[in-house]
Amino acid sequence: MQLFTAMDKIDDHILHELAHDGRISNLDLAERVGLSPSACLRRVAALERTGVIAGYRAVLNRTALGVGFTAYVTVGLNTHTKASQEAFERAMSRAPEVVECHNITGAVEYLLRVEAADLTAYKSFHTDVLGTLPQVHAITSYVVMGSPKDERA
Amino acid sequence: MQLFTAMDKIDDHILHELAHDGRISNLDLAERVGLSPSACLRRVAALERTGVIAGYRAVLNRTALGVGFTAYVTVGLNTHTKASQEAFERAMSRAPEVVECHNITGAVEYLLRVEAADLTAYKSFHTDVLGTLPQVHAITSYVVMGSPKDERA
DNA sequence: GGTGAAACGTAGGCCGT
DNA sequence: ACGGCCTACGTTTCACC
Repeated sequence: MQLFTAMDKIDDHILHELAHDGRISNLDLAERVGLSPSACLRRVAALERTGVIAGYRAVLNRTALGVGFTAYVTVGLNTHTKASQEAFERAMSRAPEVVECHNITGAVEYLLRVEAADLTAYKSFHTDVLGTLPQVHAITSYVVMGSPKDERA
Repeated sequence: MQLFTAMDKIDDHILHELAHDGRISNLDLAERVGLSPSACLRRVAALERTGVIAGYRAVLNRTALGVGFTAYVTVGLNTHTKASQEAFERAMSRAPEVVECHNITGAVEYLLRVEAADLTAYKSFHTDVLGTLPQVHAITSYVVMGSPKDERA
């Protein structure tokens, strides 16, 4: 990854279009940013090579896939050793319900985004996964009722 | 969107591959899931039409783009009227630093994900945007130090 | 950065199961 | 109703200007 990449207005435009529609054809993209297809493709290839574009993903509609329950969960550990952090993070990696795990500043160490089919499925995760980890000290759940903005969806 | 869609193993496989690489060609995808290209394309088209696949996006490397500071911010409003909620949500829609805005249960109403260039840029957002909104009552910031898991990145 | 042409992939009609 | 085959059409990709 390159921390310093010379970016101009056109690169910004390209990234904006690709972030919005990752499957736009190079022809359409070139037209939108006002470049010839080959010049546009060269820029996109450079952005991919330098890691500015990390990849492309299909955005799945979770509710259509049976995910009806989303919560943010703060987790505090009882010991702050590297070993206990690594053990906790490994457990989160393995848990399919955990979509995000962030190490944050503040009263507790971790913030999770958890997606489950419903409240019952969430309770299983809460009890059988989080509840059984010896490092876990405090758990607080914040149920998502709606997301008026979610650019990462 | 269709809440009940008959999904089999192959559809799951297709979604998994597209979630991983949204730009895989239909030819490669067909081979991976063990279908002919036309049959595969028909399934993908159906998944798009029913809304299971909501779209495609390029994943941008934020650090390469100058985003060096990420925080989760809880926001409490002083009035719980529909009008004040809508005003707040409109302000969040306009703010480019706000990447996510979730309406949550608990002591406060909103959880934001905020991405800024650095702490200075974040302070501007905190003071000039959040601080000037009349509806905002309580603000608490949790700085992200790392994300051991982030499947939505 | 633009042009052109060959290689490649897509998309849709058609048929078999 | 769903998968496979074939083909016209569009797109990508590359050497060259």
